[in-house]
Amino acid sequence: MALEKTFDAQEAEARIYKAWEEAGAFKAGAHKKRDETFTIMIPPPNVTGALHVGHAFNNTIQDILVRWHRMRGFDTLWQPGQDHAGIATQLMVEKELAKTQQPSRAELGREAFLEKVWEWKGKYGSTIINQLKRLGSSCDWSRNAFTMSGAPGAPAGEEGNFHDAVIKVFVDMYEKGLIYRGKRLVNWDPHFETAISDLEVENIEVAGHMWHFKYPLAGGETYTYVEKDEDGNVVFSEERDYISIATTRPETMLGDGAVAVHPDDERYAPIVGKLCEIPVGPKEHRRLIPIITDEYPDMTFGSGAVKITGAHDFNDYQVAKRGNLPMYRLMDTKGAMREDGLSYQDSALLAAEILAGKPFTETEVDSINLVPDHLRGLDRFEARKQVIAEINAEGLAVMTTVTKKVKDEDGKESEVSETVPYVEDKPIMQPFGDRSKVVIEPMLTDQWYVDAEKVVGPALDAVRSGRTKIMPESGEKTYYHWLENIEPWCISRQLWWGHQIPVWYGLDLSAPNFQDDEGDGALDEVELIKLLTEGGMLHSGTVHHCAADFEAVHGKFFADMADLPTPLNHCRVVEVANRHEANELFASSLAEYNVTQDPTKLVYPIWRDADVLDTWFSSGLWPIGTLGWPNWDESTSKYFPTDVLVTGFDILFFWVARMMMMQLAVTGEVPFHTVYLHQLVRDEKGKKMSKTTGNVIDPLEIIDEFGADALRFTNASMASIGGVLKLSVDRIKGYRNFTTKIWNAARFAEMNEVFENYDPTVIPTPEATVNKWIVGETAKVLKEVDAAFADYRFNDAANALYAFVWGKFCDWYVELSKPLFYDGDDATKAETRQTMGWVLDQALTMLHPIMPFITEELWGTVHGARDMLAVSDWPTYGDDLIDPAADAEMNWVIDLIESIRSSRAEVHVPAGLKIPMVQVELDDAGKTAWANNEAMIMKLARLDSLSEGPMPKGAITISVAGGTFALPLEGVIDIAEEKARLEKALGKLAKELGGLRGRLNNPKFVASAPEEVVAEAQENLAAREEEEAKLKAALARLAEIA
RNA sequence: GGGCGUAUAGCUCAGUGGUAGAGCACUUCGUUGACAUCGAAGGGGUCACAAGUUCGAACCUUGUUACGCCCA
Repeated sequence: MALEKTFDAQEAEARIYKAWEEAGAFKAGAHKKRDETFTIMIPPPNVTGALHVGHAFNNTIQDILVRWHRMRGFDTLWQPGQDHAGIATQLMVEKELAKTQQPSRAELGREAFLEKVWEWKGKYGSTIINQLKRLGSSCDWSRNAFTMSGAPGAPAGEEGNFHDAVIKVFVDMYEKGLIYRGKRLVNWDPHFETAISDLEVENIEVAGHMWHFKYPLAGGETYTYVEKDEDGNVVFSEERDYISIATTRPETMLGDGAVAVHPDDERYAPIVGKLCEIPVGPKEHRRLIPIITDEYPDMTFGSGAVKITGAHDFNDYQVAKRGNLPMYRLMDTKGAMREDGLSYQDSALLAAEILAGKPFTETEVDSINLVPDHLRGLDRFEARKQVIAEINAEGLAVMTTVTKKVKDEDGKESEVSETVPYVEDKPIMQPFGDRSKVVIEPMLTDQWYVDAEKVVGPALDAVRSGRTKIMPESGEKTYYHWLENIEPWCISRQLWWGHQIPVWYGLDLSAPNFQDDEGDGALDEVELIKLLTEGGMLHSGTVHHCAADFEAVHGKFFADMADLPTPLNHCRVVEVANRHEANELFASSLAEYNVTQDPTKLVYPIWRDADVLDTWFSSGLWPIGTLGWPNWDESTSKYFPTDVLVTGFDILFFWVARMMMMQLAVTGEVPFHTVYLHQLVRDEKGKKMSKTTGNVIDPLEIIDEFGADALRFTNASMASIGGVLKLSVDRIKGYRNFTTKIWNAARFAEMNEVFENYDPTVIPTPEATVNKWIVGETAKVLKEVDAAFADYRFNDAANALYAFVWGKFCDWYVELSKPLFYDGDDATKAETRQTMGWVLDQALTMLHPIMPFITEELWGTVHGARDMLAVSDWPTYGDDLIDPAADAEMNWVIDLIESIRSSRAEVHVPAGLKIPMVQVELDDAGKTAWANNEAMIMKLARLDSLSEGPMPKGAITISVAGGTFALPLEGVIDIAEEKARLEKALGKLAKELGGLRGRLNNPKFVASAPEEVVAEAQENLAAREEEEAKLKAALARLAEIA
């Protein structure tokens, strides 16, 4: 069957991919020839994801490694799967519900909503899988994993046990004391009403304002505010009864716990330790706060004094912790000003007591709501406006004088000065939720944390000791930097779609209210009633236990109750939805007991933590979770530890470091020995791709237009270690042309009957120099490609193959083979066919990891009856195939052809014109080389004859190693032009000679440089001198005639 | 402000101390029996700047400048 003129990627790719799958080519262990395993875990794309250029790059790299190892006979597994992506998926499903007029998430309730999510996943969840297939990814899809598989409510087909692994790890870590619950400042998304990770926060510079307000000193005190210049001279002095504070968020002033100044700031030294007043809120309950010192304030920024709102700012939080300042929460989960808790009056009084030194607990502080009654319930931005207006109205804004031009009735301009509140317009960095797009609020909430400091050690050691290598090396520095300064990891999320935290709460029966007054081991009626009334049980704290499920946790609560007075120690533990239900059920149970005195009716209700785990907690277990841990057997566990992780630089902390910590904590093993980090894929100018900029390249469109192979080859050629990834359509187009080039080389071979008697199992041992040479070149490129792949230098492998296939095979070998095919004897034709067939096969094989489709297609077409290329052997031959004599000879031939062509072009000999050549002098090697390759040289240099003789007058000199030729072109060429050409060549030579002589004449060079380098320079000098002599002679001859 | 990088041909980038490279773009020529998604030939660089180490520096060191990314 004759090949078409070009490769139809669109038609072929789907067909070929299907054939691979049907052949089981991607199954774990396919083409296994040895016991060593090679495993790559795909960085799980979000189940909501669609393929973008980043995925395309990332998966190309993985596929190259996987295909290369598979062909080399490793027991290879590329483990695919997806991440359940809590917030993104929940959002997607909520949108879908709204779009299709279905009940909302809140209306559906948790269980029904989760059913909808699973339904959605069933419908759309495999989008990205199909897109990865279009790229040619050779994952073992039969093992596709999902981070929510096996979760309660998972439908048929989702029975994996990832959920069990996640829960088991949580319980284990909890029991080891590595997980705890605490109240800390988190990034709070007021739209989704959940904590989110740093990764999900985008800091964007927006136009903001800085307001300057006066915080009056308590009791009308005054001080002298003095500013000095660098030399200590007073430049400004003023008596003040206030301290000036600048803020971009005036609404948070309500929750201030102090004003902080730098300990070295002399301007405020007189008032440190005194109290000042927050200039907002009802006059009669103005709150006083202390002026403290802390290293945090920047003396040169603003007034140098900073208000400290521990509950709503990350820097302030640290200051508040250091200074043991109370942190007053001002907002609710929606980002509106709080309406719950105590009245403003009670809150202000309590805050005053705390200021006076009364000890406080977290719970007490959280009940304090310092939002004035008239601001309660307002959105935070609305509240900001109000606060500003009130301060301005009271005259407590710092004022400034501005001059502006006004026009009177006649249009006459005049300048007017007025005094206005001082508000700076300035860009500020504001945190936004990457999905919700709302301003993220630092919020003080109860969350679950991994005590990262306790698990970070092994993860650091593993990289320091080299057990895991991070590439590029700068990644290791970043890794150390982050892990050495690690913060507790907040792992709870206020979402529904995710792994629900395996912790149950119960009422704290050991609290004082539950005391048995008589100490008789039984509660009497009076004591029971006390429990039921306001201030009793309803306000008690809770206790909690962690276990995999209710069955496992219920015994722990039961054990807690053993020491309680009768009848409480007889309670049956039951599960309810939340604390509210627990209160009601426990109360009614006690009331019933009071009537019946039947302790068997008593129940102790417990409720499960409603929150789910951070998606990164589950994806942190990806390497073992996908393999079925903890219930794995040898058929899967043999693939762990995995080999290489290929992922983006941006998730080094969020994912890579966490996998290191978690796998080490759980299994004691590193999850992978190599981490290959790559940059974000950008557009050709280096800009981030974004919909708003309109510079997004859709990989699927690229595949449609240019084929997956072209995109993949582009990805490989960009993949220098740590390199910037700038994707340009022009470049992709160039590599599409490369595929066409390969295709046509195969077509040429086919037309010359290369494959008719071709035996792919035989490495050719030809006679013709050109055939020997190309066999050697093939061996050289294999060596280069293997070395490049082994070092993750995918660009080097791609470039080596490109240079070999286009620059050597197509540009030279195909051309040089033509005289052999057209004019050679039968034996020559036969050996050339076998050689060309073999070299082409080698090229297809070596290109396969990068360009699987076209290579597989040609592999099957040119020689049908064999295994698919994806599961064929990677070659292993070496330098033994290189024939140095053939190498030298071909290089001489190529040099000669190039110099004839070059000379012809420079003196404008018509390209089609065949001309004679004179051999002026030639050594034996040159004579042999000529004899062996005469037909090729004549054809490619467009010569019609060669004669021996002296240098003709007015001829062009062709100088090669060991000889001189001449093109007698008197009358054809312009003597002046030829002179110019020679002068230019001499000029270039002179420069090189100068450098070489300079070095060789320097005794220190000869003394200290390595011998090879000196020898090389000497040989080089000799060759250049010979060439110079020839050129000079040629010039002299020209001078004779002109 | 802290951390990590980058600066080489018009563009995009390779280049780990020994004669500055590739692809694209550009110029000239070419319907030579695979390919115009092609072929041949060519032009184009003070390797950001400065100092140092070295027989020798694009490469190592220090500083300067500019830019990028991450974190605050």
